[in-house]
Amino acid sequence: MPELPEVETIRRQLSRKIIGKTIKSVKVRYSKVVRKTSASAFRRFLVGQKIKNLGRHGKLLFIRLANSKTIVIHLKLAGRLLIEKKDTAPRKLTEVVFGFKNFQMFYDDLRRFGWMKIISTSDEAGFLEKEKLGPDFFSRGMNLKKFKEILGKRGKSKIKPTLMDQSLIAGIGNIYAQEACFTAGLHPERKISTLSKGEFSKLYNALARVMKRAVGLHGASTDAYIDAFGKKGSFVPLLKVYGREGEPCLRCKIKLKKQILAGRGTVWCSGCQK
DNA sequence: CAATCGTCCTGCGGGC
DNA sequence: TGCCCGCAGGACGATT
Repeated sequence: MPELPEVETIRRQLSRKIIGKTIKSVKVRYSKVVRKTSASAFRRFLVGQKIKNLGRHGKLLFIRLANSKTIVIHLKLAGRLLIEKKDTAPRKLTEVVFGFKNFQMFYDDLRRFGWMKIISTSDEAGFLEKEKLGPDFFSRGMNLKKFKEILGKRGKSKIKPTLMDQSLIAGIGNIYAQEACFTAGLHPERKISTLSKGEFSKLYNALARVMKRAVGLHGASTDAYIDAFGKKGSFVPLLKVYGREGEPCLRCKIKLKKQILAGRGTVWCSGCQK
């Protein structure tokens, strides 16, 4: 599922392909994907507009247009933005087709959970506030001190579900929260208030390392995720716990356990994570 | 305040 | 072979 590294991969790939290009046509094939705005208004805002640049905040992608509007896209579990040849036919789960002069961009969504909204580019900050998103994990102001300060507000909560709380820090999802807990040697259910200074530092560094590495490898294709060119990311072989329940821990060889935490599957090593 | 549950939706895997 | 069932999963709103 697309988390910060996967969305960043798509942002970088699309940037190279669509910046400076003009949207010639827009077909909305699944009207529920466009939120707040009608499909016809959506088209009206986009057709004829040149793409200025692309941004990302947490798992949200921003496609900024010349007319001071921005398309905000959340891929949720299985959304895909794909560069396709001019003559490629839309598929069953293609929800939006953006036509450019020499190619197309499809929005496919295998779970139909994702959405798009149109906002004013000048109101991006207000939008993030309305969506209740905390700072992006890779934003400029983020550092160990800030990380500790933000998580410290949820002292009584368990670390793993709290890392996934987008209102605190945006971008961390189920895969990277589990991987970071393993790398830092922390049990996913540890209460934040019990973390020592050293443990906070290990957790912060583990998150930064694992997500940077994942961006470099174009993300982790664990479920439906593929990049903007239809290719799988290469991070899966580097996953140490996600999807490995029942298999031996790569560090201590004992069987990895799985439990549901805040409704999400969570794999951890009872030997290495305390 | 913290945690859980139902909801949205589809594909896929297990069971028979 | 094929059908039915149940589950996963990000985020939100409602409830305990």
